[in-house]
Amino acid sequence: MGKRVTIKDVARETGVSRQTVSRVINAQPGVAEDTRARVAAAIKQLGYQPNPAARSLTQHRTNTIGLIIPYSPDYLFSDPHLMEFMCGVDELAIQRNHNLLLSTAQKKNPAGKLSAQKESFSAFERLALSGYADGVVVVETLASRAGTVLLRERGISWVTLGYGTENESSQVVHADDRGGARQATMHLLSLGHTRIGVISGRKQSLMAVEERLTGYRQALSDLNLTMDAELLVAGDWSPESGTQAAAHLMQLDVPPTAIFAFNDRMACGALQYLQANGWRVPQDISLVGFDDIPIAQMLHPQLTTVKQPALEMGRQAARLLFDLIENNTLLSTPVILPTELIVRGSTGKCRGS
Amino acid sequence: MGKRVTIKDVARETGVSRQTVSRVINAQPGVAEDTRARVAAAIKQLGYQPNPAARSLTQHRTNTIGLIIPYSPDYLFSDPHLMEFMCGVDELAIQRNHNLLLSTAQKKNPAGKLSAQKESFSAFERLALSGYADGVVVVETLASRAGTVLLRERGISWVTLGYGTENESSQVVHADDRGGARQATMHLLSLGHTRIGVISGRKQSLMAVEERLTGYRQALSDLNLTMDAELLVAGDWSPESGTQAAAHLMQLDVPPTAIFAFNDRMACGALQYLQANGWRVPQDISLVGFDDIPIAQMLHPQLTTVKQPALEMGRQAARLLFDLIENNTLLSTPVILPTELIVRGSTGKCRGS
DNA sequence: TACTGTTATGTGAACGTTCACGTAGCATGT
DNA sequence: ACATGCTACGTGAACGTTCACATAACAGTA
Repeated sequence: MGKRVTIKDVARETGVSRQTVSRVINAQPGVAEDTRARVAAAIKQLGYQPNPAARSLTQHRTNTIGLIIPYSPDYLFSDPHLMEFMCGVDELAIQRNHNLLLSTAQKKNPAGKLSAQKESFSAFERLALSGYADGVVVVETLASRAGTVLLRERGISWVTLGYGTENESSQVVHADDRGGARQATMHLLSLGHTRIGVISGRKQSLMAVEERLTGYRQALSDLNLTMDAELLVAGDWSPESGTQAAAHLMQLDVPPTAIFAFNDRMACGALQYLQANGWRVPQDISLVGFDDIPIAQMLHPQLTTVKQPALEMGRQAARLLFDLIENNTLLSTPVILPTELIVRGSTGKCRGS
Repeated sequence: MGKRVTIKDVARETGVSRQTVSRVINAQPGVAEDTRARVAAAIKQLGYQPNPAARSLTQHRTNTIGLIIPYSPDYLFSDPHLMEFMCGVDELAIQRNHNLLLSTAQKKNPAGKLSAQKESFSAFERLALSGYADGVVVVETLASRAGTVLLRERGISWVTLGYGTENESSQVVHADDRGGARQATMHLLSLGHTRIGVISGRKQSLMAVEERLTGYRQALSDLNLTMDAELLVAGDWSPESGTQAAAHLMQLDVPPTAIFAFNDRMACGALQYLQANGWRVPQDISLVGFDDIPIAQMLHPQLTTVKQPALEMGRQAARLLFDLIENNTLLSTPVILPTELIVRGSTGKCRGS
């Protein structure tokens, strides 16, 4: 392999100084047009490509942003939006001529003794300690708090995809979980359902759960209804937990006529239980999910659900990050993107009671 | 913000030279134990973190590997393994203390005039021209050939996740598509099916299609059967195309008693068509998919399918890449990972004819 | 004693850029 | 004539490491 082509080679070839070449590369003023053209030609001819490390060294920035996805492989499919987040963030990185550094959670070691907390944290640690990123987009998980503390210590700017912790002034982008849940509930109410079972996530897990519950309650209280505590069951986002929750709900003395699951995967599980036990959907019972993952359209019946604009969320988060890095603009209010109720075949008029 | 802590600060604090500190950082010999301890303490106390850019500059490597996923967002869900690939690659990157740089395809601009080829290519271009990666793992797509040419020009090592082009000596990792297809077909044959419809991908798209077809034919010829050309229909991997293909197959004069779709998404579409038109699965017709995406388990009946070890494929690809970068070991034979037939509820004994 | 080798440490240069200047050359205005 | 300003460059230093040496101290050997 020959030596790498440097700025000096281009300068020598063209008969100008390094600085002039540098000016051409960075499209700075103060270079005569013909000189600029000659330099550009030489760059092309020699196949010169600036060394990013050398640039970073003088400029004190790497033109790289990080994306922390603190999920381990086994948990990957729990959130079908991750790829969309990624693409949204990457799209903006492309626009701004930045690279995208990715950090996922370290896989649980076979012994299995690495806690979910530690696991998540490793994703932060690696990126923060590498010193490579000018800023970071963090996908929020149960355990991202410790991670953001580390980022603050290191003086690295970040934007959270999710709800941050309350006392973080940091910027956050999330979907309108409350509004989505409210819309879904209103849809069911308008079909005549009043006993609506809820399969939520465990409370302590994510702020989004709280928000969706609030939306649910709001819709009820609009009609002067209140929530029946026995209709609330917590799952762990997995299809299996949806199946269990549905079983529990349908075995109540007065079972619900509709079920609202807080993600599509649990809705899938619920659907399986219902169909396996002779309940017809939507004739006997209506079912609504949340997320609009691809599966939703392929179920039988197709699932009515609340869609989140994941791609756009990724874009917005990156946009905020760049504002923060480049203009030091700090936005104090969260960016909330609209959710959308997609009505499909799993919901219908209430006939019961 | 205070100045960044440099190696000089540590040296001054400890009363030794930069070089000694450097030796401690890199765990090189030739430092007295007590000195080493003192330096280590100072590093910790000052919170010193080596500047990666400066390191790269002298060492001529960045400790960063790239992952090129030349899919645009709208095509994302077509391959549910992408996240697993990512995690597998990242897992090894972590192990080897490398960063992972990600490059996805640029989104089609609204005008829509950016061809799929160009779109894919952009993912390569960005990473290759950035000069940041010591090597790259490429997820193969229709249009990755142009991309790998660019990589070669730039002298960047890469490993392909998929089948490479034939004249590439480059290293490849892929699943045993042929064996998987063969196993699936044998499974159907053993259930008594002899007219087995195939929903494949378009021929020119991926080598994997050819391989799966070969596996299918091999299984048939083991029983001295040959393939009936009218039973082969090409889809485009989408559920909709699966629906159409199933419609075509079932409207033949002698419809098949089993269908083998070359991915689960098309199998889903086929299932929808079958169920909507009164065919019972598996009583009237058996259905097999490929990939084992999460949906497969949630369908009704659950889908029999061929599973690919995506996570392991990602790991292997990264492993090969590191061998290439660090030891310059070039493996000339492809790494082929086993696929596994997962028998679920969508296949049963042939009753027909 | 002098030679040799080993261990622990230090020093200048180099990596490839950009930054902060400096310096011509020329036009303009008074 | 001179000062002033602008344009088009060039130069040394700096960024924070590591590399390739050099050096000093000390032990062992002949």
